[in-house]
Amino acid sequence: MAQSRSRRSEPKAIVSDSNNTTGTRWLTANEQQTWRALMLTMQLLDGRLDRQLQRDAQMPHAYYGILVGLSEAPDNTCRMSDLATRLRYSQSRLTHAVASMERNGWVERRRCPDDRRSQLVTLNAAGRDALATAAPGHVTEVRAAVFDRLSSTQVGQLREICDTLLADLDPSSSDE
Amino acid sequence: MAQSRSRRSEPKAIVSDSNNTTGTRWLTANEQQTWRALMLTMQLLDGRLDRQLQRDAQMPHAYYGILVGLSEAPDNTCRMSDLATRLRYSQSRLTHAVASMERNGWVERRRCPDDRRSQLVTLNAAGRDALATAAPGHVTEVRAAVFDRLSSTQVGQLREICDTLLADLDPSSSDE
DNA sequence: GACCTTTACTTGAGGTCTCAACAAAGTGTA
DNA sequence: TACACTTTGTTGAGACCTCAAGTAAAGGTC
Repeated sequence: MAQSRSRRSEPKAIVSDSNNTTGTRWLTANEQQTWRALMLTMQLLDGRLDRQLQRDAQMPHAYYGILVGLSEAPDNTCRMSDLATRLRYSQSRLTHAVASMERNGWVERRRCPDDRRSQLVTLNAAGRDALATAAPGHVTEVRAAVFDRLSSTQVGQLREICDTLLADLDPSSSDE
Repeated sequence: MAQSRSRRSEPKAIVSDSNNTTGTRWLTANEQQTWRALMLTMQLLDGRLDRQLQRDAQMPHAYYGILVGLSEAPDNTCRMSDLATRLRYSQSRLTHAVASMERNGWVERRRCPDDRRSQLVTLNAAGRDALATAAPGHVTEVRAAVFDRLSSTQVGQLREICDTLLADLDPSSSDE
């Protein structure tokens, strides 16, 4: 079954660099197949989660992450930059997103008394409601798309693989 | 090393649904950790590839995929819908993207003689150049971020995991 | 041939994101 | 105190994407 995929016709070389003038270490056929499978998986998984949340809860996946982040913070409150750091969002992205979520009535902002540069964002009752409404459908989708399909061995392997990649991808992975 | 991550403090329950009135099968602690690691990996990996291509080749990752797709087509030419199907892009997305790439001078379009509804897109010399220029840096990034970090066992596991997920995520995975 | 449905593609509006430029407050140093 | 530097956050422009609505051609079916 996974076999059928390996029997696909080989993609031709991406670029004509037959004498490798650039000195690039190109991907092997096996790596290339894995890479394409990974990119496709990421693209389709992301699209599916986004579409489910947009359809059933009127929010993009990124906003769901913000709701979760706030719901786990003490007092449901967090400084903008702390939230951005935890979620690995750019400050600009978070500013735009929180502004939009404030318009939806899910969060509130106020100046931080200790440091007047900072803003404190708080998840309010409507926001908690929105999260509570969105969560079951989202988790069901995650189960259906991922955890119900993988053996527990595979889940363990996936975890190891992600942790390995994150050691390099995530600058703050060492100090948490 | 991957250990340090497992010792992080447990995230609290996402929603207050203690008697599980929704009947949702929530994620176990282990699944939740894996899920967060996976989401973070996807987010950071995608951002890194996109940033590298934007910086070094003035194109988003999605356009690179289109260039590759065309470069592998006979005559460097493909019908819009065939290309969209192969890349799993929506037709609308592809229309917008190809329009933009045409403005860059990388591709050309003409009516399909057989079926006057269709458009044929062709990768021209400038497009092949753009791809040849972009490819080494991109592949180097892919190696640095992924294949140089994983053991060959892990690459095999990752391939299996993706193929398993794609069987469900990708409607056309069975018939290729 | 007239009609209905399907397929192929485009369009434009609206939303989210990135990037660069900015403002304002804190910190350090002489 | 004055100055430079850093941190925090916002803004607006522009790019990309989605979605819904449209046009136009092709393929049945009667």
